Amino acid sequence: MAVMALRRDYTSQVCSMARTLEIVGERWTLLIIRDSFFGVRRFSDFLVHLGIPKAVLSERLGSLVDWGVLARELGRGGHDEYVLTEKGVALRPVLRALGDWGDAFCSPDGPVRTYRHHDCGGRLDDIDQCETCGRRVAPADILLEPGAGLSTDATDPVSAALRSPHRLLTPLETGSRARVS
Amino acid sequence: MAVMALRRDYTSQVCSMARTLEIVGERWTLLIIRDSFFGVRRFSDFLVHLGIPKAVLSERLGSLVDWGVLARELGRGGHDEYVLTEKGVALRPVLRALGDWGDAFCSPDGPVRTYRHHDCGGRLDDIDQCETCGRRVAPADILLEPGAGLSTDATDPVSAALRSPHRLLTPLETGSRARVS
DNA sequence: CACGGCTTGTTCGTTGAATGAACAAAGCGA
DNA sequence: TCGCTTTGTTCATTCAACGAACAAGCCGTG
Repeated sequence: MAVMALRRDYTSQVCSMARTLEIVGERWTLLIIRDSFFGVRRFSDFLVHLGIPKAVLSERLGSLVDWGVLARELGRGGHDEYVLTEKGVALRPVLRALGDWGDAFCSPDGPVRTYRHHDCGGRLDDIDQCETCGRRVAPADILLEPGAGLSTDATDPVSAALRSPHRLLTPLETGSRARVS
Repeated sequence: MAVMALRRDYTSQVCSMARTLEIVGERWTLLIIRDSFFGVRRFSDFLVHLGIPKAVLSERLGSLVDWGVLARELGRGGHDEYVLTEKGVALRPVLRALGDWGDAFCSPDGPVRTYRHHDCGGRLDDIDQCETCGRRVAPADILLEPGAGLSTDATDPVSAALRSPHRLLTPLETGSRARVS
């Protein structure tokens, strides 16, 4: 899907940062990946949480699958789900760095979210190392908690679900799929 | 300058990552900041190294100055220079993570660039911690070295200067400004 | 001072992507 | 079978990126 238009890319740049931005640097793409870490997997959940045009979401998801960042799998209820691959999970340091910078310079009410080690409850530093047990924690073992800077005026099911502590990468229950098989 | 158009932003997203992408997430912006770390400071050097339209470069530089990521200073020879602020230097983890991911997944010939501690020569790990002396190294003390994956077919003065080891944040000598006052 | 070149932009027409609404196909339960 | 939900596609409009042409300021030189 989505043959990338010529000259809309960074091919003149011989640089690993430019190559990465080629894949994840387009508008909305990193927010899609952020939501994937939060446990969003379904087309309609991305749609309502991001407020993105359907055509753009469809194109971005297709590109990310093509690049091997997301995988399209058959989920419960017969619906397709978009899930981060190992290659996608490896983007965690990028998102963590972006979030930390925003917390430091664009978040007057304090951090929007904080991270803890799911197993021992310890707080995680800027490289996801647990301050209690000292281990470097994999994304699946990170507990995401709402922080002081998180406002409460978003009404969509994804935002509502994220107001409770939630483990990264585990599927969100958004109500549209509350029934379990 | 450059009043940001309504609805072209991520204001619906209450998230520090989205706020960061609001500032640095537009096309070309992170590559401009990357070049700033490499020591590029002048309009014409950004222009030739990035191959970006002048109007876009002008708009991006103005935005970054407005956001406090870059500062516009009077450099040698009476020319203006765009220099990273402390807020801008704090973006180093973002760029480092993007580069590392590209090296890991998009660079079959090996890393494009490597980093060393300028003082002791030790190699730096993924958080710029020196493997020799153990300290976490500030960007100004990082020595950038061309890696195996760096091709040699770019002919502009900035690319040529970057084929030699170079300390981050120190101004590049591009030949156009070789004469010192 | 006049001149010409270099640097640093701005302006403008064209191209291409994002947007939002309307339309469409496929699965599933009643 | 019918209707609803999900997952898209299509289309006209709006906006940004592109590349070339134009322009202002500074500099050294004659």
